[in-house]
Amino acid sequence: MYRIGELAKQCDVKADTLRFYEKHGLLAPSTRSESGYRLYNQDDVARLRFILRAKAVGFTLNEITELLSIELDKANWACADVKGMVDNKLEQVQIKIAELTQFANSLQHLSNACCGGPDSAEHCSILEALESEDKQLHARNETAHKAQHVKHTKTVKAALT
Amino acid sequence: MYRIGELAKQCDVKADTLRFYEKHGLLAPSTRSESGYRLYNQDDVARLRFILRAKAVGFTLNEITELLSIELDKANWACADVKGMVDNKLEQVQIKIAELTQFANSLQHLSNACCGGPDSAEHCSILEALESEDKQLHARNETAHKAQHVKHTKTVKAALT
DNA sequence: CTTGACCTTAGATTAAACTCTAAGGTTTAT
DNA sequence: ATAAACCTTAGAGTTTAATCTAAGGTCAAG
Ligand SMILES: [Zn+2]
Ligand SMILES: [Zn+2]
Ligand SMILES: [Zn+2]
Ligand SMILES: [Zn+2]
Repeated sequence: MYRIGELAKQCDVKADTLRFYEKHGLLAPSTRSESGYRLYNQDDVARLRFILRAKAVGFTLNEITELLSIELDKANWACADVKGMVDNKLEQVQIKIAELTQFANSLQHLSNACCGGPDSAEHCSILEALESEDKQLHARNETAHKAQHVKHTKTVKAALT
Repeated sequence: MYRIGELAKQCDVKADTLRFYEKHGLLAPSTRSESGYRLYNQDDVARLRFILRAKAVGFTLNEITELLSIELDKANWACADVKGMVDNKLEQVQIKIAELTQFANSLQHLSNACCGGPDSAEHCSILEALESEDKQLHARNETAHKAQHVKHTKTVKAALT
């Protein structure tokens, strides 16, 4: 039997988190001490590890609640149900990945087009791209950008002479 | 000059969102009508489009606030500053992608190991994997899983005769 | 027998980006 | 002139997964 702090340490979670899981119906200690302390047994530990493993593969707590309800009543569920949940989640995750990959591409384009130098950002191609809709950010534009920078630098130099 | 609803429609945002952006210092209409209506001019539209484009490439509103402060004072910032922000964001996005890819892999393993059939989930390899730490979910296990299913199915059949 | 580490509860706060509500004022069209 | 559609404000609610706070009870060590 573990008290909340012991279990927390053992599973590398905060005691707060365990109380939170209890409040949200994910994990309740099987008993309480006379003084009201939560006491977790091995089954509880197993259940917590189940939760943490499910979390580690990307399920939300709500989804884990569903998984747990299947876990506790396996006989009345089919493999199809369980696999369905996993496949749904997989699809969501893949959509999110596609979205982020799109972001990464756009950012890479922006980054590539910018000289990254110490010159004034007045002609920065990143800002220009964000300012106007139809600015492309490819090799050709980078050249233009650099030319503008040269122009700009000259102006600055001229101003300094 | 556009009123809030017009601008909202034009840029496919909700009026609420524009008020929200105003409250959070991202975009304020340049003027107000006598009756207090927000009136946005072309610069405001441009600024909103800037915000939306930055959002589209994955910046958070806080980051966009930073970008805007550079935009409005370009001369005092260098390309290096702007590119730095983009590269930071890119790195964050790539980390997130790596994380999600890890999730996707784990989920794919789980999914592959499960027969997905209509049989009872009592021997479902997904649940088994979540129950115990060191269960691997590869071809070999799938075989074992299927054998168990057969056993289970037989039991069910026996029970039905 | 008191200090410090732990435990209890309910409820507030965090981050992000809106979204909605209440309660009322204005404009446009019929 | 009245209804529909729009505008105003301040502030509360949404989602996720905790984290933190206040105010107090319990226990082991010295
Ligand atoms: Zn540059
Ligand atoms: Zn630049
Ligand atoms: Zn199966
Ligand atoms: Zn299965």
